[in-house]
Amino acid sequence: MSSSVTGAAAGSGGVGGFGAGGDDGGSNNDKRKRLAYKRLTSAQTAKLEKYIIDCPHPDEAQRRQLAEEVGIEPKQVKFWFQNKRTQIKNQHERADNNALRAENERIQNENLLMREALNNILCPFCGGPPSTDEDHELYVQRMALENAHLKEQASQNYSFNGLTEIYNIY
Amino acid sequence: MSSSVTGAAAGSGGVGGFGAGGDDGGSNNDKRKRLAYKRLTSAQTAKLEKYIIDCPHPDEAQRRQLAEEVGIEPKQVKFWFQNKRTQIKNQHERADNNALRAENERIQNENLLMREALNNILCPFCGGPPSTDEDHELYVQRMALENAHLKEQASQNYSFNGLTEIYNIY
DNA sequence: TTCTAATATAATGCG
DNA sequence: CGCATTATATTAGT
Repeated sequence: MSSSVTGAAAGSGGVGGFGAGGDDGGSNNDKRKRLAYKRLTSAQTAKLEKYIIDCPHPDEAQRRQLAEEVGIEPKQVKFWFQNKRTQIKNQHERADNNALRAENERIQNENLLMREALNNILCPFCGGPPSTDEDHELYVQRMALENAHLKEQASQNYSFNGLTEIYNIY
Repeated sequence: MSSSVTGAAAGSGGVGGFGAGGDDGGSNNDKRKRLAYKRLTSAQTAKLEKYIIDCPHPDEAQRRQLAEEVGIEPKQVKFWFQNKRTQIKNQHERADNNALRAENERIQNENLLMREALNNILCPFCGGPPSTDEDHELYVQRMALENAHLKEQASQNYSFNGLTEIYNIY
């Protein structure tokens, strides 16, 4: 659709066709197109993408050579690298986003489990909150001290240690 | 061969500002090729941005009217809305990403604290894992029983309860 | 200052 | 239309 008014953009007069017509790949290209806007062939894109891996920031000389090698104008090479860098950046951002979401879910699950675990810990003595509570801790410590003192008294008053018996009751 | 841009760098700054009346006709006489790419004035952008708030998806009729009102081609209006929508979308995505990062960090901290809390809960008696452990619970119960037995024995052997003293030591 | 990388925006074509 | 891509213009940084 769209009222393709192709004329408008062409004012520049052809932008000097890149005579790239006979590309090696020989892929596609059957529609009539004389516009300044031209899509790169898959072969050209492949070369550029292969190049950008080792050298994301080619200088002008490198760009010129690459332009000749690929068959496009140095200007286009410059544009291509600029746009490609932003594209890669966006892709990274998107990947990070996904990773973050996954990590978030994992951590949230862990969080829930730990919350539950903390809530399920109840003191066998006071039946109250766990030892993170100061009062409870005091309570337990008193109990321990009481126990120790009782043991001591018991051992002082009796010549034998009756605790063994107690331990083995169960 | 370098496509050095000898263009006037004067553009920086105000960009001319209003351009109220007839800017459209291309008062710009460029000796070079006339580019299809033309930047909108801030006033035009302002109108479009104001419009998109209430109506992000104008139909063709609305676009035509808006085009006349703003002083650009309907086609450009269409482009502008398309590009603007994706831009807004990307901005939202970025914001979400940041929010996610913050949330993630918050939860991580909370998890760390909970982990620490769980690890710090040690039985004052056996020094082992907390009451979620079956063996530990048994151990604590035995201790409680032992304590009770010792108390009983103590009260049997002495006419007074010496525990009060113990409790008040601290 | 000039240069260029990064960015924002305009415009094209495809599915 | 949404989306990716190509191209141009402007801003920022060394």
